[in-house]
Amino acid sequence: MISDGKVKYIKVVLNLPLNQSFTYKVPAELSPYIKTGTKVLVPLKRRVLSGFVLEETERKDGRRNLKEIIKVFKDFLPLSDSLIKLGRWISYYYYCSLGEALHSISPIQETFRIQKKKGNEGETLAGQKPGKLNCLIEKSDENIFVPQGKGVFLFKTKDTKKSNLLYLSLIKKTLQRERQVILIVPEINYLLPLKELIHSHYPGGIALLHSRLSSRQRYEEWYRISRGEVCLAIGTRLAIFAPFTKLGLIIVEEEENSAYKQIEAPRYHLREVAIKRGEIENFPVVLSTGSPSLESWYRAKKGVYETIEFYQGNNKSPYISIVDMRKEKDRILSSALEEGIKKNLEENKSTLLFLNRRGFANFLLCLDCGKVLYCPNCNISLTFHLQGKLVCHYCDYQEKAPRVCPSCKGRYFRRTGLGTEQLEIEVKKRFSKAYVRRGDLDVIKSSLLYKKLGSDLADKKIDILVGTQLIIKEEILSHMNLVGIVIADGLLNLPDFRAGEYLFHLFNKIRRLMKPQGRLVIQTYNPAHYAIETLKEKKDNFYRIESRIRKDLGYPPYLHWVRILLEGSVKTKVEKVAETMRESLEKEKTEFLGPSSCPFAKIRGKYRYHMILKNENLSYIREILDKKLSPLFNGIQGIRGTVDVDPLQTM
DNA sequence: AGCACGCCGACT
DNA sequence: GTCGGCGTGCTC
Repeated sequence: MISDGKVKYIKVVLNLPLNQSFTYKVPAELSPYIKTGTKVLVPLKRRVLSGFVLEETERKDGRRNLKEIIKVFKDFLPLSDSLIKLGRWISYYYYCSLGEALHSISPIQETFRIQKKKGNEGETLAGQKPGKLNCLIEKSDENIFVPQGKGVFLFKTKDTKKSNLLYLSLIKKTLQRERQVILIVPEINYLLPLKELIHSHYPGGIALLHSRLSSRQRYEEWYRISRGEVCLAIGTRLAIFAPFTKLGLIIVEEEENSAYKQIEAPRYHLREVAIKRGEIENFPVVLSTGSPSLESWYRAKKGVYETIEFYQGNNKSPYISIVDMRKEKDRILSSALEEGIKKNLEENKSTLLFLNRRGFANFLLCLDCGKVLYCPNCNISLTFHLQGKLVCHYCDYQEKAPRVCPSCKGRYFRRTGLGTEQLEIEVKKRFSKAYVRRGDLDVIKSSLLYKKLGSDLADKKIDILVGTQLIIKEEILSHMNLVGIVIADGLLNLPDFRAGEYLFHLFNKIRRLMKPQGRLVIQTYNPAHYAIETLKEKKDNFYRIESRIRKDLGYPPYLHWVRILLEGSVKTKVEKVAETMRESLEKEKTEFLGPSSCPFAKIRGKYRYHMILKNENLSYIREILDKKLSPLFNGIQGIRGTVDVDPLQTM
């Protein structure tokens, strides 16, 4: 190891919410490994933290003894300039520190010894040569539009098989140009089938990246990618940061899925990061969707995205019936849905009943004093489960259901609000000969049980499946001839302006995934709601109505929203901080909502207040945050303040 | 973020 | 007298 004799100093950013770097001394023997973007281990106070090297620097003035770095992660090529640039953008746009942004780009915490695979190493390398590509997807392959250059392309299809073929063909053509590809999916369950499909056409190595990898597995996948041993990565959100150096394409599957928004810092939206990475590294980004997010529809309309539609061929899709429950006299199942189930049973076909609420009843109401039993930590009604348990669906607090009312000693409770447990019982009563099964978080606690559900459906061992969002999956829905939405209103009446859009996406997804000759029955007390009515209409009617509402009310995408959430265990303290923020904001020229108690006012013992700043121009909001608001909630004891740019959830 | 330092109240 | 509450400030 050659050292130039001069002592080296470096600036390092750490995974802390601090907008500053720290300067360290580099021991001579580590000096050759230090570059911009290198990951290092450093001491800070009494802690040891990992950080990224920003630059070499002169010895910091006025400081006597700088500490030395402890270790260099030598296996990894330093973060590329493009990824650092992406990190800087994330830190700027999503209002987090550069250290936090870079740490989510390269989430390696430990080092492992990489085992060299014996013998088949050459095979792996040969597998990715363009000449060895196995091209089984020729048929309509040639006339598929392949984006070149850069830009964002919104690919609309209604058919998963078709979109899979599309991905294969895009991947193939990009690899032929000796460029690498990242394919992003919203959930882990999408990964394996997709990997198998791609693998059957493409013998080369595929890296799989998702949050359930062990740190060792993640390390190895990152290593293979950074060394150029694979040319294709598929994975969830975090795969967007795969350290490829010759990226040629990113495909985002189901771009409207809200799982793409990260809940913790940095609170980025995958779609935006993908687009930014494409812009920085100069390649096209494909957003794939069956029903685009309003944001994407809006950008496509404005010409920011290029739209490509694949609706040709088999366009059959399930028939939709909307049932007005006001005319059904308090019944759980309308006569239309009941008839449908009967007919389905006679024909030995499967039915799914969707209800977005676990447990037996939403809440217990004391008939004497009218009080409802609440969670002591979350101020949310406790859900009644069979076996006499009361459960909080936010913090999992549990207690035995009391015999008498804690406030008035009354002995009679009403179980109000239908849950899946109760629905299951009602359905069993009504159709006593049918095989009824329930699928929700309480029943399906492992992927094994989930697989069993799928195989039982395939073996026709289930006639009626009752379930929550958990079972809205292709493997389940593809067996269904009839899907009944038991109460659509539960989705619609959320305190969230996107509720209508979520419902629209969810029902469209169900329609896309179930049997095309089947039927979707939607039970609702609000049949004239535009998000429900427009499901039956062709064209973009939903989007036209929704975008007009958003424009009139100053919602995204017309105005940017930035949400500030304040949490603390002393209610008056949180209120006080919120109030000083309001006073400070009233002097500024920007619209804002609140501060107000959040829809979920208390979660896990913390009181929650929030406010929303609105402006066309994010940099104006950033300026107010930096100069006025941050000092009011940052570093205040007993208060946690978080900033969410372009929030999806405001509860 | 975490952690130490420091300054006031109530306790063996 | 000191144990411990949390307000303040710093970490290379």
